[in-house]
Amino acid sequence: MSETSVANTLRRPRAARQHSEAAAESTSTHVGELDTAYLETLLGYNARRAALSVIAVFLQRMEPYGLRPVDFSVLTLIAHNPGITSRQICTALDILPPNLVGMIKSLDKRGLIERRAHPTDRRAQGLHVSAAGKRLQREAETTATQLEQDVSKALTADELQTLNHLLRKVYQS
Amino acid sequence: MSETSVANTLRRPRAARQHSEAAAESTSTHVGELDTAYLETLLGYNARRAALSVIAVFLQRMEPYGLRPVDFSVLTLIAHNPGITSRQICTALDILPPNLVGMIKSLDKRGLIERRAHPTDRRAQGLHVSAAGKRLQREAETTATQLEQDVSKALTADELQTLNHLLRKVYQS
DNA sequence: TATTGTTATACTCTATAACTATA
DNA sequence: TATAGTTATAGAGTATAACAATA
Repeated sequence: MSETSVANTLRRPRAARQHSEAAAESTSTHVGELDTAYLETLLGYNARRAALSVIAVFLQRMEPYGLRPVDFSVLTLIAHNPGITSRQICTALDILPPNLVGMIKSLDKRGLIERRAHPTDRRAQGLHVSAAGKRLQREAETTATQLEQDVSKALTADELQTLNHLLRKVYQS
Repeated sequence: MSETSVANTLRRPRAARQHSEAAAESTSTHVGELDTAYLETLLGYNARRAALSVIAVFLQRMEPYGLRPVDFSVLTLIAHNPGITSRQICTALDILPPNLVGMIKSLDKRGLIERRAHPTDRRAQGLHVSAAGKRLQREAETTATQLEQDVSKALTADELQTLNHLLRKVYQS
């Protein structure tokens, strides 16, 4: 399948929103609103649901650039860290080396990055964005920044900042 | 592969934590700390990283119960909503019907749930937890609640509550 | 005609083992 | 002996198409 047909996976039936307290156990069948209150107290559940809902929008908006979430992260990391190695990307993004190979190969084939000889380690390669890669990454970054506003429209600017701060504390602990 | 070997997927190299501002572009190779500052401003990135880090712990702790995250959500939803249908679960958890079939079948085969005739719709089935299912779900729920404390140990109780609240606002919008 | 549950299937994502070249 | 990049491959996770039974 071609790289452009990336975002055909959108499907966003909203979650049940009620925290119903009423027990409907008198009959053998639950007929009213669902009780999802307990699941909604769980950080793993909420973080996963939020991530998936943001990523769904991301997939749509990034489809013109042919970048999926991890592709975007990799390209952005290379743009912001010229000469970075594959191994450094793997550590920073928690990707396994075999799974990065294809992405790097694809970005290279598209002419977005270059692999140069590493100056001090002949096993490694220094990764750099090409001129075209820099242009694409800048456009994609602008799109991502705009998207940030859209997916958090239920939040104030302060709330969004707080949310990002708390999320980082969770995964950086 | 058996259902008990679920949590063999743990690998947690911590993310780079520095928000370095210094541009190291003078040489062709980046040697110092990586600059991940921009990615760490993005809600999708942070939510995904946080979700994955919580889920990694979840997989470990739930391995004794043979429950992966979605299995746990499904079993919990049935326990809290006796008589719920597959279709209702799909809507509540944003799962596609074909992907739920195997989970329901597995929970049924393990004797954790029962499928009864739906009282008003002969196409549907009312799902109920068995006595064993109720016991397992209660233990798993206790484990999940305990886990909540552990994965959020970098946060105060207030911060955790705020975080969950803001995450729900994101995916319930 | 639409919906529930289901089968078959394909694609993507994520993991391990093992290799080579270099350190 | 250990590490960087790679290949091959296996297993989850997630998607679509299409069907029978029922609404």
